[in-house]
Amino acid sequence: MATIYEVSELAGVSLATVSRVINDSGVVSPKTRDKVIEAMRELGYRPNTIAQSLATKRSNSVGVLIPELYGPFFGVILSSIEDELRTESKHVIITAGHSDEAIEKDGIEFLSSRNCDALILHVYAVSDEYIEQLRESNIPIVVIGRSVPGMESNCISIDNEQGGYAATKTLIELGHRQIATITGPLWKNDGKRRFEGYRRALDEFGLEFNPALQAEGDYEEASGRRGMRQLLEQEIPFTALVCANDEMAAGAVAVAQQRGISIPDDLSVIGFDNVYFTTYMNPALSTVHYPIEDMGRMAARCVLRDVYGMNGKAIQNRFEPRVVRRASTKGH
Amino acid sequence: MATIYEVSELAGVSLATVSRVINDSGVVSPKTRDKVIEAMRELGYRPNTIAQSLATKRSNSVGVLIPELYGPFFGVILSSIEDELRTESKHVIITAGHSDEAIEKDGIEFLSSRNCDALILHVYAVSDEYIEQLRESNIPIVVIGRSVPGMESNCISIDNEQGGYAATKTLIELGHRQIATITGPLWKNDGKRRFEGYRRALDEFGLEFNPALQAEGDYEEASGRRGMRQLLEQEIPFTALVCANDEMAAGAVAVAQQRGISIPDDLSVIGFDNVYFTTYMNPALSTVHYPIEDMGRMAARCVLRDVYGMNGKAIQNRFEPRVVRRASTKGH
DNA sequence: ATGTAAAATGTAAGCGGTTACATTCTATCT
DNA sequence: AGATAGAATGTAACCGCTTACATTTTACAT
Repeated sequence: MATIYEVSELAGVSLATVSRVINDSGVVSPKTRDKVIEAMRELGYRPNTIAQSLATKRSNSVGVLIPELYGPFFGVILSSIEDELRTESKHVIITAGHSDEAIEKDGIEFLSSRNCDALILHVYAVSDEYIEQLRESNIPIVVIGRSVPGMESNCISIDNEQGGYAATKTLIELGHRQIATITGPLWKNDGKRRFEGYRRALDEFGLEFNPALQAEGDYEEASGRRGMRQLLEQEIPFTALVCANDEMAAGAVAVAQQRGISIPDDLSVIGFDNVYFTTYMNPALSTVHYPIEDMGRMAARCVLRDVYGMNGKAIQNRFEPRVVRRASTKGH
Repeated sequence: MATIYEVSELAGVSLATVSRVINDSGVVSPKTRDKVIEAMRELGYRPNTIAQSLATKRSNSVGVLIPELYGPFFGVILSSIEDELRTESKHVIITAGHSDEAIEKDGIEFLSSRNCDALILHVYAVSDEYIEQLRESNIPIVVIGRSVPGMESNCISIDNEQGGYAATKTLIELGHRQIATITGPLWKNDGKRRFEGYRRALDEFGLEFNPALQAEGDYEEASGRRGMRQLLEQEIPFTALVCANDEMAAGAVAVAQQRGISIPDDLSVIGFDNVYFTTYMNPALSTVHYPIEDMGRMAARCVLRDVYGMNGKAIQNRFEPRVVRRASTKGH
């Protein structure tokens, strides 16, 4: 690969001049500019980004840490972040945190050591304090799916409690009175908040919360199946089920149908997230829309703004979930 | 951030010595090694990977270009590649090609300019010649999901024709005689091959191919819906349907069910890929297993072997699809 | 022609590491 | 004790670029 030095030789100018035309900085006479450009073309020259980074202390890379790289949810985050960043010639380095404190920390460490200009984090296990600390230390951070006190403007989050509430309320208004739930992991903030929303809706309508009608899952489909079996074993009748995400809803629905329970005739089910496969299900799953694509985009814009000084695009930090009614819920 | 220079000062040794202990290279007496390590600890020193890259001409990053970052299929590739590479401290830079020649080329350009040590490519639009050329030019390439003549050992591929054949044969053996198909884009290699397999199976069992029972899709769910409507409009009866991927199958099934066609009683459907949501469907979708996770892993191992000289892990270049029978197919 | 300010270009010192080669210790042998 | 090989350490050039500052050109006014 040709270097800037060879270009300068061929063009008969100095290194600095070549650098100037590369970066469009400083003033270069049109004549020399042309000579340089021609020389670059002739040599097939492309700047070495590593050397540029070393000299400028800018790597133009942003690290993205998400729980998993697969799945209907995280793929979309990734996709929107990359899309937004790529148009500004920033590249994204990815790694997975697996919702485990040690792995998440390790991932952050890994990305920082890669000289990322900024980090976009979707983390569960790591504490608010740790995140706060990170920010103070050195590297710009944007947190997604969580609101860290004191750094709200660098967080892109959604009101999970409201989502859980809305889902449950929808069912209640449909006439259901025995409403079971399969929650997310209660140690995860969003799992907890969605559950709290469920509780609030029950309270508000004077329905008593029955712990036997609650099962805790882990957001994976298998735990939805387990949860459903567990609920059924209680032999306490219920006519509706709110699940803390769509995957678990899919698992629950599968078990129910297997046992001859008709959805939505015998049981109304609502999920959460509105991932794409909800419309492939039979019946199509009612759910709570989580604007994950927009949120990823906003996270990217945050770093564009804070780190690369690019403004212009609007940023929304807080989102509201909204219920999407499909065929898996009906009146009772 | 502390530099190697500060460490050398504090430890009272030369730059070279510090570098030696960082890289475990050369001989360093245990005493000095300890001094250096202590100094690094004290300063919280971490090597600057950018500077290392510049000096060694190794960025320890591998670029991954896939059609899309979202979706059930590509997430899994990404996940397995990252997983495999991360354990060796290599990081992955991602970008999407959107199955468009210009965008794919641009993505390759983008990744190379990022000084990736190697590229893992899942590309459709770009020609074999272009890929071959790339390899000759400079940067190590591993191609996934496609076999480029002359560089088979750097390709991780699967026998799509065989997959299409097996899917169709399964249906035929179940007693079906009118078998429709919704193909992938026929300009894409895998779409074409799967379709060819379908044709071969028909031939082999003496069934005539009826063009009216073929619709071309684009691998997206919506095109499965469109395809199904189109097939139904022909008013030519068919009792089975082979789809070139699971998403289109999901779309086709949804349309069928909407029109009161029972799966599998009235119509047997088989997909392709065996992505995770096939088991969420009702009925669960029969499909052809595409070992995408293994293939991603193998691609990663290829670069580990070829670029970073790490052997030891077995590599398989060619994979065989196999039919997975679930509830969406039955005898006729 | 001469002086001067502004425009254009060049010089050289970093950025933070690696590494070939040179130099200095150490230990062993005679 | 002196010679010597091998181990340990140091020196300095280099990776390819940016940029503060110095120098040279150019254009224009006098």
